[in-house]
Amino acid sequence: MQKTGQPTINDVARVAGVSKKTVSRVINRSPLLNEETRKRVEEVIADLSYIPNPQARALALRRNFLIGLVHDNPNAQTVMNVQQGMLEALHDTEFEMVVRPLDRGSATMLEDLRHFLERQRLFGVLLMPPISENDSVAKLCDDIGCRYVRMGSAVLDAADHMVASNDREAVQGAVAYLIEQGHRRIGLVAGPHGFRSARERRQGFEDALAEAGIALPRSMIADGNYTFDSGLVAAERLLDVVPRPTAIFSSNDEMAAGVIHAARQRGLEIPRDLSIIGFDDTPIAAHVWPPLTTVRWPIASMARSAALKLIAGGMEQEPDVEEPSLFLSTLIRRASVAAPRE
Amino acid sequence: MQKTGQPTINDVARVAGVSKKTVSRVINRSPLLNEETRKRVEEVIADLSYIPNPQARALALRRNFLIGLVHDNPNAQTVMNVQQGMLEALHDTEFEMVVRPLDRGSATMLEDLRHFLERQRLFGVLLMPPISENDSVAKLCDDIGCRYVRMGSAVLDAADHMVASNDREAVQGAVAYLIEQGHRRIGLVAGPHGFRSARERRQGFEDALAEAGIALPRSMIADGNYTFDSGLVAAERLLDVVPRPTAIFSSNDEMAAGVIHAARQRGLEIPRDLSIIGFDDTPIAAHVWPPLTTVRWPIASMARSAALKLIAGGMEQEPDVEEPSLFLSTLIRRASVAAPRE
DNA sequence: TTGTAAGCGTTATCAA
DNA sequence: TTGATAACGCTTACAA
Repeated sequence: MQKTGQPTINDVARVAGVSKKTVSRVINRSPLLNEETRKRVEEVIADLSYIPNPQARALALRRNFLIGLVHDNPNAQTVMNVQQGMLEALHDTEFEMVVRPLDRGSATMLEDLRHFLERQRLFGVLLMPPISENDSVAKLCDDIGCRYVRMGSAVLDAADHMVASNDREAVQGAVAYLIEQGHRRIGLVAGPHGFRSARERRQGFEDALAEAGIALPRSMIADGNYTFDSGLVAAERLLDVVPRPTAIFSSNDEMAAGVIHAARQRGLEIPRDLSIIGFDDTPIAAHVWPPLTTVRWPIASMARSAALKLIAGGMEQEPDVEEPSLFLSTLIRRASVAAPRE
Repeated sequence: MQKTGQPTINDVARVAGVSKKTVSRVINRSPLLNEETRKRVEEVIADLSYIPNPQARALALRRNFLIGLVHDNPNAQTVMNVQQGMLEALHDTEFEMVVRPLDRGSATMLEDLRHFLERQRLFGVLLMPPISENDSVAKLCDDIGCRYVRMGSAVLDAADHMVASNDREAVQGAVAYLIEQGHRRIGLVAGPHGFRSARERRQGFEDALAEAGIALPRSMIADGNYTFDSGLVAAERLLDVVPRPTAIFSSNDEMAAGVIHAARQRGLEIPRDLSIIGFDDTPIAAHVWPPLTTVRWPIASMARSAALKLIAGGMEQEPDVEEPSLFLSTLIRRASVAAPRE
């Protein structure tokens, strides 16, 4: 036993009366091993409560047991949900999660990422949107030899590199629900250009109107950038239109909260005078007044699945069950939608 | 140059015509080094754009260049702010941040933490409240030889182990503001037992009333647990009291949002019929209606400072400036407070 | 199926 | 002020 108190592979080997290499084989579940030997070694491992030193393994394997989370500072709640999902998957494994924010606007973004991956020799990374939508980022990971899984609102990559939600269909369903309620003048607060999610959601919105044979005048679309303030401004523009919309779909909850404020400032009562649907089901949705009808996508499950794909891909033995790549969103019906009055 | 493409300390030594150890000394800024030699080696390092391999360093030093963030899943926004602050401090250093949630209710919490710290041989950890309030956690870090800094709402440890906010005084100021506005019947939605922050805030509340010579009947205090729902329930109890309070201080924003809902359900208009103050200044505060007057504590700055303490403590050279240990909160005045009508 | 020897890229020891 | 040599704890050839 070393002076540090932690037993090493040598201690295990000595006590079990085998070589280091044999212990190493046990640790790594090598298939060519006498069942009896394995058992004996495993007992010793348990006895000494030996745990392989990750730093030494990292050095020898030229690969760290760290999973990176690369994100560009979207919504805090979303990031936390992703972290929670990843950590669920990593729990009771040898992996840890290291977090790396990245500025997708920066000219050195790719270089920063390369440095990070190369230095830390990450086992794999989970790429969050909107960075995950950037194909050169994925290519970089590939080139460096770092596993990656992309999270997104549409399928952008092979199944083992992707977990996707069905934003487009989910929004189509949500807007169809407004139409069912009798709404015909429905406004859209769109997300920022360059976000795939914004495109998918807008597409779903247009699909729903088209399917119902409802025309979509340009005045019923206002741009936002996923922030509360942008939602407020966008709503003011939509509510200026005559006749004004009886319902608004906002491409995320935070902007929807802005829409609620704008409506209230004009004395409109929700949902009597205006129905609103958001997207994300962040805590805000349940805490604004009235509680917001919104689309919930299973962020934590997606992240969990992504992390499992990452670590499964690296193990010697194949996983029992394939992790899914497509995740379905659901409409959460709260009090912000009603039939139009007129 | 190795086949991996990354230059090693050997490459540097060879090109510079010195031994590995000398290069190592340059890297670690050893004071006993010929100025000329250092310069030459540094040039070669720059030339080859050599970066020391963190895994090898970790093995040799028996210490990883990882800073842990240990938290028990409080508010998502708070965790994100802490992460942001830490990452600011860690940016452009050799350190990375690894996140570790812990269940403070679990019987194996201390064991879990010990395994984590020992296995990963973390350089240091930042302990978030309420886990940071647990002295045995701090002691464990000490025993293991892992640096730590605790984040809290009161000073619980030596300056190099602590970043604290002044919750008590901040709340006292906030409630004094209500009193200035003319309020005399002020309710408190308290935080959960076992949270130091809850105690501090409650104490500040009581201090303010005492200073103004206002009696505090037991009926004006309702317990909550920092969640929206608990705030709603607590508010219902407070609003049942006759005569009902004209103002409520809620120990955090999320519960304050619950208070707003409860008030609205009774047809009370805010702030005309009821003034409300929260604590934290999370995004919720600005997005509810009416926007919430609340206390903002500088979370990110505190976390940044904590991380700097952590990494400064480990370096050979002392830091230029001592990081502060006490951080002041400020009252953010929004629309949820007005003078009482009566 | 198991063991031996040689790395992985750094730092520590101790002598020069 | 510098350098040779031995750790650090594990894995990967290659042999047996």
